[in-house]
Amino acid sequence: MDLDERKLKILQAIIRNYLETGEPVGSRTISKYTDLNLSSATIRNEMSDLEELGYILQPHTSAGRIPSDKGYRLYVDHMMLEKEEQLNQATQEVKEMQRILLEREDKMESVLKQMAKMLAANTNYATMISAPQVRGNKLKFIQLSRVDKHQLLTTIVVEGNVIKNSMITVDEPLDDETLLKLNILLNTNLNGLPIEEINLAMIAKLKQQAGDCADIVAEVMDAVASQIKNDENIEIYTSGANNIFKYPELADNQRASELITTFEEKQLLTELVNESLTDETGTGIQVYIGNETPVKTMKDCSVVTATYELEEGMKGTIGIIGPRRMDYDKVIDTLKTLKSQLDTIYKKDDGRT
Amino acid sequence: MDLDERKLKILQAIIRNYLETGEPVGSRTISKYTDLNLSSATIRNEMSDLEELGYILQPHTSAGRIPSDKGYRLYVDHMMLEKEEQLNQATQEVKEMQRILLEREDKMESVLKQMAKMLAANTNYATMISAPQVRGNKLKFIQLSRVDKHQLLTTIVVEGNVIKNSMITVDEPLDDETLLKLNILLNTNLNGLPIEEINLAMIAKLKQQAGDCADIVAEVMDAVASQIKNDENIEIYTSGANNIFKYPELADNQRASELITTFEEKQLLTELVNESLTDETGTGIQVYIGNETPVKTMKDCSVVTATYELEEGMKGTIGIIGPRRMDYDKVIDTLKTLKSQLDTIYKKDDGRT
DNA sequence: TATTAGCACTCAATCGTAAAGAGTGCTAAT
DNA sequence: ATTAGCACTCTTTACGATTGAGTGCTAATA
Repeated sequence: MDLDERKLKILQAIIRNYLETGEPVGSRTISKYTDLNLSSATIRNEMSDLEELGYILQPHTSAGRIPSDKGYRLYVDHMMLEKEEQLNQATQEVKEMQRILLEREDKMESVLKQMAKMLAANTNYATMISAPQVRGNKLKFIQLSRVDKHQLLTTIVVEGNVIKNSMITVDEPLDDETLLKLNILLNTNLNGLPIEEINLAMIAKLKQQAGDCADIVAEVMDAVASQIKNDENIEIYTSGANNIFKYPELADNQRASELITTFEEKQLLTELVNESLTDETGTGIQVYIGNETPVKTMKDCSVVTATYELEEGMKGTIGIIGPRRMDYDKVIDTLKTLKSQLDTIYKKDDGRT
Repeated sequence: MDLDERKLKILQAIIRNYLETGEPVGSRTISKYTDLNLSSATIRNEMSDLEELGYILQPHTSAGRIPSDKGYRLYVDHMMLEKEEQLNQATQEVKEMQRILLEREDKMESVLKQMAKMLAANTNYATMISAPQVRGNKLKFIQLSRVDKHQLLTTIVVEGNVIKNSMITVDEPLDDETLLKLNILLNTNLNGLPIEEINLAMIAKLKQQAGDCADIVAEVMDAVASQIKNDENIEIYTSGANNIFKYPELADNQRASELITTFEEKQLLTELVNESLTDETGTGIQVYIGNETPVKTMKDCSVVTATYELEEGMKGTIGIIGPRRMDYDKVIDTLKTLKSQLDTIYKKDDGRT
């Protein structure tokens, strides 16, 4: 048995209808809904076939059909190309988002938060955005400054202009000359070095050269190290978690509680980010339907992720999480447009953080 | 009609029982529960009185009684003193928290996040913590550094060692001498100054003295300004929002969705922080029952807040949000202990951020 | 006079049954 | 190959009966 033209059309009709209503769809509905001019009985036969093939399923004996994960997958992979014309609407919405983004403050963090928020408002799904992650992190600038007698400030800048500070308390005040010497020592030895290459041997060498100030060097290196570590738990911003209450199939206490926890403990979302960053399929957009998701608590959801890339190889992930019957067309369009807009926004001004 | 000893005891018994079960409590239950040796009929008469006085109410005609807001208020204000002996348990739990806190990283942010998380885990309520806010913000240190040809880094430290950076892009490379002059100019004029006192006149004067570099001074001042602005939207960390699902009276979709949104848009929680910071009642602990709360979405909840204070007048707020039938004793004890522990932890090491 | 036993009454929750409605699968006719 | 028709299944809704917890009132009691 094969998927002929007509079966495809019927499957498509079933999915479209189910995406809208969230109710199982029956043969009679399809018979009227499509332009195939077939009676419900015929549709029934076809539906029976489609079920046997695994594209749809019945929640119970005398109910209509709903799409299976396999059915959604087919839809997402092959059946969405046809409705190019709607893309305009999504573009429109993203244009609006861009307008607001341009009134942004200069801080990456608030831009990303804003973006997550707007995506959530526009799509009515939950959203997440991971801050761009630099892979091959090189030290660009390092400096010690005296803030007052007993406090030194370390400022570390790595490629991509990510800045990190930390305070060091010293018992003995440092004179200007020593401070200058230390700064020169640190910069000449460390500038341009990938953080990964700073190993124990190098630290030992530095300490030796620093002489009396070995402790201080140690503290500075600690600060650098914590920069690496900090990089491991990626910053993730989420928004619109409350949207899950709009979809009854997700809103029961058990599920809702789990999902809310997942959004709160952003930790768990890193799975999504990693998955999405590694597996590049060309478009940079990936769709996880139901059980395909890497996050177990989302097995009743669908997740669409997009990878965005700023200059200097900084990559991040945008994700949209909703029910299985998500409006894939709109979501994917929106993400595609957003992705390209992000490029243009950030290509213009020079790599500020 | 007055509140005699016996009525108080009965009211207390009703509240205690309701806190545990969450179900309306009947006369027969109380008759057995207390050591008053009274029949249910007598209790009924007393309960009828208590209802008339407004301390308890009936959800419907033939149900037991539940405490009213007035009843809870009486309980919290006057009836909790008696059970000092349980304090041990709370102290124990906080000791455990302290142990984990001491393994902290050196960053305020992660400490606070951790703390919120642990509070939530221990109490089974939702929690929030606001980062300490400095009121009379004085500039302590300001510096421009060259990161590369076209990029300057501004580092600003204000009292309380809050550090802020921002990148400035310049078209014309600056030579070392100019940079040094600028740094001296900025520091001699601005150090020790409360941020509020930096006005337009002062900025104009600085620009004039800077001559060619007026634009750069302008950008630096922008960075300082954004430090102030940033202070307006306080950082708030939350945890345990999912706990609301443990209390059926909060877990219906409507309410849950609103509460979750409130926790996500931490913005709304600033109300709580402000209220709590201003109104000092000596202990620094405040209890909002039901409609007393400053946040409308929490009108079906009770909120307990505590103000903590680090050195240098930095104040923050810890809040616990749960159902009306919250275990006030435990929550208040926990907050009190935590408050004092926080003091000792941070009094020891010198004002690191 | 305060307390208690007893009883009638109220109301929410639960259960079972019936009826309605949506949808299917199958068969026979077209 | 398609369709009309019908029996059947299963969920949803409605409804009434029953149960049980709890109250308020009254009359008896200490």
